[in-house]
Amino acid sequence: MSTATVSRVLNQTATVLPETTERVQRAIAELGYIQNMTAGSLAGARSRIVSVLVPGIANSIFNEATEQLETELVAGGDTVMLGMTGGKDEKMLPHIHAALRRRVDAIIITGIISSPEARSLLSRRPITVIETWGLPDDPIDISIGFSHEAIGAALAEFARERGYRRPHLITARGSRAPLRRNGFVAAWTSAGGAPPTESMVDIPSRFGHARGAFREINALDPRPDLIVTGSDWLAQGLVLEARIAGMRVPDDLGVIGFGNLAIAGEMRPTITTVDVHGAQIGRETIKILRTRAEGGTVPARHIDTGFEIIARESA
Amino acid sequence: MSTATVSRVLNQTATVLPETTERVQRAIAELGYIQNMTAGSLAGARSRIVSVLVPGIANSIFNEATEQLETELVAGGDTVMLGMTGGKDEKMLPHIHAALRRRVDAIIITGIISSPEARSLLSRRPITVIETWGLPDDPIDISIGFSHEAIGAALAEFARERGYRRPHLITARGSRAPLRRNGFVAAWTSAGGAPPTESMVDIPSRFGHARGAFREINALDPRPDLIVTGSDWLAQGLVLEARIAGMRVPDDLGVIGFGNLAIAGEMRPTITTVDVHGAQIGRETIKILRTRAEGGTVPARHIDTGFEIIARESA
DNA sequence: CTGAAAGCGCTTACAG
DNA sequence: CTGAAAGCGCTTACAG
Repeated sequence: MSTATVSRVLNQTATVLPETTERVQRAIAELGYIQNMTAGSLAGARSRIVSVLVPGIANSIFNEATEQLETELVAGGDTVMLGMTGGKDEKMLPHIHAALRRRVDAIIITGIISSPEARSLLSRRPITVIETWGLPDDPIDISIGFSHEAIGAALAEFARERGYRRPHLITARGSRAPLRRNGFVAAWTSAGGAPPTESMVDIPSRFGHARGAFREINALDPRPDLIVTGSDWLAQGLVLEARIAGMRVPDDLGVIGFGNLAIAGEMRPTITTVDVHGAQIGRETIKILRTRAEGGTVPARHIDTGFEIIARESA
Repeated sequence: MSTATVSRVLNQTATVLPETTERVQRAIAELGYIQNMTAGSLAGARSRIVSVLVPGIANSIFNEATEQLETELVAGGDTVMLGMTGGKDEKMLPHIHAALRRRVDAIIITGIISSPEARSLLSRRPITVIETWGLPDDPIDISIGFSHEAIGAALAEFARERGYRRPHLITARGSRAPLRRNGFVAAWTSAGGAPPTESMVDIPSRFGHARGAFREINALDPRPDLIVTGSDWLAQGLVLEARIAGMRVPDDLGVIGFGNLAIAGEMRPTITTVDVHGAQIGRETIKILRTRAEGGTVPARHIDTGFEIIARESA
């Protein structure tokens, strides 16, 4: 029973006689032996570590999807190394360095890697880099997600169809929300609408922003008849503020969220929002990792998982 | 310039002449060299990997604290390996095995490790194990947190002082919420109160549970005058349901949350809740890790970070 | 202060 | 199908 044989049964990397396998397993059980994956990472071709980079986990509309992705990765035997970027480009580079120091097999980021240093660092290495929840023109490696511009345009169309006249956009100061904003404004104005009124909030787009944002919007003359937000939480807060101000949602004011979190369907009234197929993004991500791990080639660089406007009571 | 010298400047583990240091740094920059921490983990005494185990990140009242802890760890040079237990004991063991396979320096868990296999696995190894957000009688190594029973008792006292007569407890089916429930019931009844009415919800205690829970409570006769919940989200939902039912909070019905998340202070009305000093738990955790890393001994096995009832508008 | 060398615990051709 | 051996890239006594 050499270490090579033990390695082979543990990793199922070659055929081992059933009786040998059993002997190895018995020994493992008796000794309470626990495989050292750090040594395995060093000796083998793969580290089996995956870096997952998210803006954050408090008030992040990605949470439900991130939780599912991480569970899936762990179940598949990978170690996930979590990093929080705060949605800020400058905080991304240190995390990428950290991932590289651990020789991760892949980096999965919620968002886009825009820093030039980071891009060149990654592009010259054989690492799988998956940029999710967006579809940048030139992903480093693979991008899986949806077009923020297309969502903006679809929301403009939705607003027009529902007869709204004065939409107000609340945009988070980040890299992606402005893309939706641009898509909305372009589609809305080109369909003959007057430029929407707008306001900005800090990222992430939170429940707590509602109070200030509502006050600002309520003071507008003429008053908007629809608010398009960047998260279901903010939408939730606005619905509440509107009710407190004595307005009916959606009759006096429509509110649209983003993300289709569970609360969107549970709020009173239920919140009209955009589902971006987070679970599917996760599944596609896993699929690519598996394909690459088995030595396969991934054909497409862009995987558009689409989106859907979930029309509920709030707009 | 041997690899030993490079190691010494990179880890600042011995004094190196300034000029040598500079030569090493120049070479690193020129070559674009990136340290391999996996090899470092194998060769050195510490892996510099910390396992962080949480119930989940979607709808978890630990999120704000977890985010902060993870940021702190990464800033200190550690790699954090995230695992989600779903709050279920049986899902804990695989994560602990995974952590052991990576030879982590420490396991930080939000909750308690109750599985006997897990306990014996960990206790015979020189790993720092920190059980947080609770104070179990016999922690494996260190526990940092607060007494759930004491919180329950304090809430009962709070309810009594405020003149509530018919509290209703909503308890999540988990390992910790029942401890608070027990603390409340014991203190309440021993102060002469009639046993509270009760209901259960699935874990985690979410916004979405509010509708069903409220309906149930509203049908009670006599109707409770206070609802004590297990999360600010559930409290948020109940406040909303009460308003929809035409009740005034807190005049007709008091509502108490748990966790003191940002939304508790932002909700209308603001939510009375329990702050469990999550940031302090994180700081104490980091402190212990640092102490151990420097070879120091940690005196206490239990660190009580206390809690505070934050009295706001909802109760 | 710096270098040569052993060793960390695996994986993976290479033989047999 | 299984084993002996080299090698992954570091860290750490040990010399000097």
